[in-house]
Amino acid sequence: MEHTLTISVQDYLKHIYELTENGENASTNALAEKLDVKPASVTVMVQKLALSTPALVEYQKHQGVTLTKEGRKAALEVIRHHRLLETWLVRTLGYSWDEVHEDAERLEHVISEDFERRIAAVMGHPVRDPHGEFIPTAELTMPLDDSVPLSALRPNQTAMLQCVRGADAELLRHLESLGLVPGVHLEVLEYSPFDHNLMVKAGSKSAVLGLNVTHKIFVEVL
Amino acid sequence: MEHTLTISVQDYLKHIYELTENGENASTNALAEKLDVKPASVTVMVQKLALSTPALVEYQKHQGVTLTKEGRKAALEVIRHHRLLETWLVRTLGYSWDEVHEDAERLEHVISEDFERRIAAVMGHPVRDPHGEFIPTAELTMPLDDSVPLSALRPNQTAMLQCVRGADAELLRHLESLGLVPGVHLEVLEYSPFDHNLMVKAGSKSAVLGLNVTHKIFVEVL
DNA sequence: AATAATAATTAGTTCGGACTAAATTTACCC
DNA sequence: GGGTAAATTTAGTCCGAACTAATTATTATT
Ligand SMILES: [Mn+2]
Ligand SMILES: [Mn+2]
Ligand SMILES: [Mn+2]
Ligand SMILES: [Mn+2]
Repeated sequence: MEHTLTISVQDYLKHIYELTENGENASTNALAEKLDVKPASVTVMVQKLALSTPALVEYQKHQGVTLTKEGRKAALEVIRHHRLLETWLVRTLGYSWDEVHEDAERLEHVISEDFERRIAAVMGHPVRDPHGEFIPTAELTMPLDDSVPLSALRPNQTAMLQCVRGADAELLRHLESLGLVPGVHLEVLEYSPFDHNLMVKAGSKSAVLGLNVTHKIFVEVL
Repeated sequence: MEHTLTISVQDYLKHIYELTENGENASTNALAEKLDVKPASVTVMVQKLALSTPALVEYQKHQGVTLTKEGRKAALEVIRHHRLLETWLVRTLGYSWDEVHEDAERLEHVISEDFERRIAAVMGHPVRDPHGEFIPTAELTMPLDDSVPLSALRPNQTAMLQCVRGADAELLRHLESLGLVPGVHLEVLEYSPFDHNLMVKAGSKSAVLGLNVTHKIFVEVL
């Protein structure tokens, strides 16, 4: 274990991880968008990360980046911090799932490994964060995720909601008000083929959700 | 409220506060020492802080610095964070008093006001940190401290230990092993006028302490 | 009061990480 | 296959905050 990576580098790696989860390379523009930084800045940083020893990303001009083994470990470390922190803010300080992100975003870079171990232990080594996302293990491996986006379901299918990914605070509050939280059982009632809206029922409530929403919700089909 | 002081600035202000508690100005060299930075860097930073609007320090060449009202508030905010965090790491995550400093040192700069309120509330608004130091109030005032250094006591005086200030981890562990922790009652048994050693008894244990140690321990005389 | 020692300041560099503006690829379309 | 639009990269600048080396002030000593 070499250098302690800067906060900036940690954030780059984390977002590259997220953008490459689908198997594709992370593009300069997408990365710039996520990091709230100009594309020119991304290019420069990504070149540095590719040239560092050990290299943290694989990069060739105009082709975007992927993480190397080292880069991936570093990313998972940050993501583990982030998700453990979110879990712990919710469980012990009464944050709600729409309030935790910002604080975790800054804390993730400054907690020690000791702190990480302690909160993990105090919480009994949780497997998922408040949004239902897997928390990377202490050994920095990511559990295999076999959930599918809600947008893939059709009427009469039932499923259990596993996680909500990439939703802002407002959407999270809305989903909660509909009972659409991790663990809930839901049923698809209707599908509109033209706009891809789904009518979904959870508990006593039901609502029509657009593709915008249904592709941020991941479920396990029952 | 032009918050968003950099971490560096926050650390400067905190250490200036501590160096000026005795009423004196903080010297360039003393600050450099505390901040683990070269004196030249301190001079430059201190000039910037004096020139900013609002000014955070009062400075004139070769005379050292003091905090302005604004600088003092900012310093107390950081110190409140630090001490609340220490308290909370000890109470909820099982840190011991010699382990908390480093983590609190980094976390103090990144927690939100919301986070601060939450941990304060969860702990019932503690007044002192694990070392017995006063925690600045939410309104950023510092309680009046009427304790005196243990070094000022003489044989047959008894006192209650209030706080240990400026001790490193090793000394803290040593003091704990002697039962010298906040709240304990102690008695001075002997005094050596030449080296200023004190023989001190707390509970069943007693030990001879040098000036080095006795001026880091603050007590209330009974 | 002159000088030596110590403290503090200035000047000039460096480094990380952002930015803008300009140049260059790549992608798409007719 | 040329021509434009979009994506990306390069070049040059800036800012905060540190550093070293050189200079100046303050203080202590004789
Ligand atoms: Mn972050
Ligand atoms: Mn999450
Ligand atoms: Mn600090
Ligand atoms: Mn303390």
